[in-house]
Amino acid sequence: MARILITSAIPYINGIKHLGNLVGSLLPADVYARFKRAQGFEVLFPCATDEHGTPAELAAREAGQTVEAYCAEQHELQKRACLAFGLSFDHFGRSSNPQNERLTQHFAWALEDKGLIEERVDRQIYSIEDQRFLPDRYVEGICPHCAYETARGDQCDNCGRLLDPVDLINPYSSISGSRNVEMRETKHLYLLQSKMQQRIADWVASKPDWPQLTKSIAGKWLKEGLQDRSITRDLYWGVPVEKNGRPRPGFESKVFYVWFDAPIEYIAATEEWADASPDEKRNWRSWWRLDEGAEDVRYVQFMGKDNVAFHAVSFPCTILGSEEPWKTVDALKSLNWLTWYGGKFSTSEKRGIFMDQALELLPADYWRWHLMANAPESDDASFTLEHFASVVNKDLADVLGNFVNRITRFGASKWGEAVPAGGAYGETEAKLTADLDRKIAAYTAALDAMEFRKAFAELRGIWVAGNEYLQITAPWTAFKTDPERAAASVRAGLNLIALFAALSSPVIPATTAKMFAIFGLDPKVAGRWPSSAKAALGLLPPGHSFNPADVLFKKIEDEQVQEWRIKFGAE
RNA sequence: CGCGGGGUGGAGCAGUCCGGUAGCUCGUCAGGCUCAUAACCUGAAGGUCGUUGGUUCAAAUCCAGCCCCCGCACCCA
Repeated sequence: MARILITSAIPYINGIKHLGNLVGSLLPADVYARFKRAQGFEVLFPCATDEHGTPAELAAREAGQTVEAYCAEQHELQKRACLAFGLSFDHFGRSSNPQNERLTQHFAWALEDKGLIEERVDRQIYSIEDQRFLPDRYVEGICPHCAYETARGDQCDNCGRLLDPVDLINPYSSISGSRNVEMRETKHLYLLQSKMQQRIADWVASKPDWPQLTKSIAGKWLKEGLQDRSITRDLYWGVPVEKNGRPRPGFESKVFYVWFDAPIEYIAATEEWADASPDEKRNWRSWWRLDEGAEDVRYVQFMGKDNVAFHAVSFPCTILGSEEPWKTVDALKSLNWLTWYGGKFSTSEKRGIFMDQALELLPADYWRWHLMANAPESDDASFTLEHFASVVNKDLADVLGNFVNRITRFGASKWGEAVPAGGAYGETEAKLTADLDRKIAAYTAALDAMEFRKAFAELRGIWVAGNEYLQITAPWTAFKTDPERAAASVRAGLNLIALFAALSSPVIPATTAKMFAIFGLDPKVAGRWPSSAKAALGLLPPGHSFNPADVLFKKIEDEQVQEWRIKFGAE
C-alpha cells in the first residue's frame, strides 16, 4: 500500500496562531492525515515552527530576550497549543535546528554547482540608527511612480507596483522611524529562477489535478516570468552562508533568506523525526529520495492561498534545480482565508480567537468541526460566534450527540447496559445499510478529493440517517407490541454509534474516542475505515456491554456568545 | 484602466469548467413522535441566480459592457 507524506505550511514562530491560521493549513492537513491513517495507509505528517527572519529578531528584542531564547519559548507554546488541538504530527520540529541548517547549505551548494546561484552586488538601505540593513518591507518612503507617501520598499500599496527600496524618495526605517539611512553596497547570492522557467512550467503542466486556485496562481507567476531572486539577507538569525564548510567570504554577517530555508524544513523535520528515535531506525530518506525508496510516496501539501506561489514555483526551483532525485509535491490543497466577522484577525488589536484561547472556552472538537465543515475553500469565509454556536448546537449536540444519548439511554432502560439479543435485521435495516453505503462512498470520495465542506455535509447526512432510522423503527413504540423487533432496532442503533465514531475520527477524534469508550472498543481496531455498513451493523454482538456516556456536546448558550463577543472584539 | 476573490430565497453556501426541470444547512410556519440535550422526524412558504445587452431551440452556467462588496495598509496568512 502506498505511503503518504503530508505537510502543512509551517507556522511562523511569533505567537500562537489564530483560528484562521489553523483552518488555513494545519487543521485540514491533520484531518487528511487521520483519514488516511484510518484507511490503513502508512502516513508521515511532520510539522515545525518557521523560526528565522527579521520578525523574530524584532519580537525577541521587544521582549528583551535573545532570539534563541525567544524562539525556544515560542516553539514550546505553539507545540502545546497544537497538541491540545489534536494535531497529530509525527514530529514537531524547528527550522532553526541543525538538520535544516545542513540541508539548506546542501541545497545552496547543489544549486551553485548547477550554475543556478551567483553572487551579485546590491545597493541596499542601511539604517545607521538601527545598525542594520533594512529588508524591503522595513523601508518606507514616497513611491517614485505615484507619489504615495507611505509606500513600502517591496511594493507600493497605492499603485501596486513592485519597487526596489533604493528607488523610494525620502526613505526611512519603519523599525525606528529614523531617516538617518544611507545606501550601501552589499553582496548577495541570487537564485537564477529565470533559468528554471521552462522546467517549472513543464513540471506544473504535469500536475493537471491541481485545484483551480492553485493552477491560476502558479500560472500567473509563470506567465509573468520567473525572476532571479536574492536568497541571502543581512541578519544575525538564520542559516549562515557557508562555502566548503567555512563562512563564505563577504557573507560572514549574512544568512539565508527565511523563504529559502523554511520549505526545506519539511525535509529537515523528517530527518529530525528519524533522529528523535534512533532505536527505531527510522529512514527519513526513504520518504524524500526517489533513489532511496520514495517512489511509492504520495506527497500532499496544505497551505493558505498566500503560500501557493512559494510551494508551486519557488520551492520546486530549489528542489528541481538541485537535479537530485528529491520527491516533489503531488497534490496541493490551498485554502482561502477565514475572516473575523468579515474583517481581519489581528494580534495587536486583539480581534479574533487564538488557539490557546479557543480551548479555554470549549474542547477542540467543537472548533475542529465548525472550522472544517465551513472551511474557506471556494472563497474567504467569515467566522462569527453566532454561526459557530448555531453549527455546534445543531450538528454536534442535536444531531450526533443526541443520537448517541437517546439510543444508549433507551437501550439501557429496557434491556440493561448490554446490546440486546433477539429479533433479526430485516428490510428496514437493508434499506438503511444501502443508504449508508451510498453516503459513506460519497463521504470517502469527498475526503479523498480534499473537499472538506462537502465531505462534512455528507458526514452530517450520515448522522441524520441514524435519527431517521430510529424514527422509522420507533423501538419505544415497538417495544410494547413486538419487543423482538425493538431489540433488533436498538442493536442496530448501538452499532451505528460505533460506525459513526469510526467515520467521524478524522475531524472530531476526541469524541470518536469517547464513543468507542462507551463500548470499550479499541480505537486502533474499531477505528479502521468502514467498508460496509452491513458489516458494521454486526460489529457489536448481542450481550456486548456498554456504558451510557455523559452528554457528548453541551450546547452553547446565547449568553456565552454575548460574553465572548465582547471579550474577543467582535464587531 | 493596479492585482486577486466574490455577488444564487431572511443568513451561510453548492451548482458555473462540460448550457437543458434552481439544490443543501440554518432560520420561519404547520404536522408527527415522546426514546433523547425544549431534542428528533415529516411537510410547506420563500429566489425572474447583481445589472444591461448578445449567442442559442434553451443561459445561474458561454460572450461583451456596467454596478456593488471584500482582501492586498503596523502586527499577520
